[in-house]
Amino acid sequence: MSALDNDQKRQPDILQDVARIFRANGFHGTTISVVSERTGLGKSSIYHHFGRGKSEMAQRSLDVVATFMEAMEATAGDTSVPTSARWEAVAKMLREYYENGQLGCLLAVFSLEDVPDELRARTKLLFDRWLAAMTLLCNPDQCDEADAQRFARHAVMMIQGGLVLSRAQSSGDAFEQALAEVASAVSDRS
Amino acid sequence: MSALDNDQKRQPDILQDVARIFRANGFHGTTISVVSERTGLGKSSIYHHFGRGKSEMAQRSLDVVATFMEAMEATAGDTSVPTSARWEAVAKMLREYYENGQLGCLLAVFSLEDVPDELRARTKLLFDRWLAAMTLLCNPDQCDEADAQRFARHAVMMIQGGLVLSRAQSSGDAFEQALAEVASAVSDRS
DNA sequence: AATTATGTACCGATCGTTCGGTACATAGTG
DNA sequence: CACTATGTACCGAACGATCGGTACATAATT
Repeated sequence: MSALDNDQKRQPDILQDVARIFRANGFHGTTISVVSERTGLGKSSIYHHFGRGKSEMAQRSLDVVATFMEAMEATAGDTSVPTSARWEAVAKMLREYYENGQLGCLLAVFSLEDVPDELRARTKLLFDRWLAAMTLLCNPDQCDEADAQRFARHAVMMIQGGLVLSRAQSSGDAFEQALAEVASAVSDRS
Repeated sequence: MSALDNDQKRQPDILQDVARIFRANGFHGTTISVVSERTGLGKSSIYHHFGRGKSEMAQRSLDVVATFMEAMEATAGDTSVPTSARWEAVAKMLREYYENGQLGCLLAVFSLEDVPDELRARTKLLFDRWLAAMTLLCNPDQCDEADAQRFARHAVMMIQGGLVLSRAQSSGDAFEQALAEVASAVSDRS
């Protein structure tokens, strides 16, 4: 190990910090000076990593979400595993990503706030992707496509609602109940 | 009709405008200049109506929510009406208040953003009040208290999730599905 | 006349962003 | 080897704009 990379912060870490700030404070609540404090970087140094400023920070944070959606899609669509086990794997990912309901959802805050059009558009697409991933948890023998889409919406709404309530109450109970309700909905269709 | 109230804006109308802006843009996304534009009032006029500034605007907006919660509590607890009809009355109120899922929830945006402590505390209390109101839709013969609280959380989470998804997709479909799912949950317990 | 409502002008602080420049590591050139 | 680029990572200082908020004079209503 060289002495170099020991002290400095790596690029992915910076992005993770930024994404986390957006998730906790929203778009308008995230200021460059807060990013500067939390990352330990000077204000101007941030513009070295995110050349187009705040909008690039938001976009790259959505990239992180997109990666998570891909992983969730792969897990939900792994037909070598029974449906209920697939959901349990997805639930585990969700618990980790949302830190048991303590950490907010980037898609939710960007949806509820008034954000620039480019962000709003990508947020919508990522929600569609999430919905598509959730339909993979439906057994095609048990339910038709419309039913699968209803289930996907049910799951995403449940999780989002659980996150909102958990944040409001500073307790992960609601989030955990939401996951449990989705689990029973999964077992109803498999 | 006097010439007075024709031209100028009435106090309750101003508050309604302000609350609507908070619901659409969030706390940090709501600026005094935007409030000035949307209400048509000059800056000093705004500070005449809300002496303590932005924090008072937010608090009084929460007052509006509190009034709505009271009304919902009364409707949900009107035992002279069968349970399913009570829910339908509540659903109607919700559709109106959230404008079929197009308009966001003040409690949700205040929960997801990083707002001053006084706002966060009141937001939490109002969520508790909402939950309490929803338990009134449970028939005490059919379910015990723990079950009623689970139902209340289910309902609130469903609605909040529906609002998030509806806003993201610019379509009231998710919100409507959420209301329908709560309706069937109500009929399961009555 | 007193009270309420509004407009003009202004304030310090902070916003997102850019500027000019430093430190250092690597790559090419003589 | 010495020497000059070139690139990466960072910083403090400052920019114009906007933030939330105030002071004060004026107009309207009671």
